[in-house]
Amino acid sequence: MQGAFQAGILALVARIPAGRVMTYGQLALLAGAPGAARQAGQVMNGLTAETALPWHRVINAQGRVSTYKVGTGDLQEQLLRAEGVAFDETGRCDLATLQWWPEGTPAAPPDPLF
DNA sequence: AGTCTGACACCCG
DNA sequence: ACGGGTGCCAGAC
Repeated sequence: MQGAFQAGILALVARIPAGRVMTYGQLALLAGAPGAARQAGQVMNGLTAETALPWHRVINAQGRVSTYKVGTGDLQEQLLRAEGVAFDETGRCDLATLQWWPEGTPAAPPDPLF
């Protein structure tokens, strides 16, 4: 714990508006660690249970929830649906429409890795 | 303390 | 188009 990386992730997650989502890679990128998408997930893993953050708004770059097999199943998907996020039958959502970028963030991924 | 794994993403073959 | 390997940071063993 206690890393600028993690702090950035949490801050970003906390700012995700209802009905919007962000990807792990995006969080990692904005947190200052492009390519560390995996760790974004790891951070969530340790905090989801004890943190009151909208962790369910964090999905993978495929527009698919990654925790569908965790806990009650599609809990994350259900939470998002309750917020107005539309999932298709394959469990995917439209990132182009639902992906949220913080204020002043270039909508175009300037990533060196992406 | 060291090592492996992990809820992803990208490059290469 | 598909599969495998590597990178990143933070936890768990």
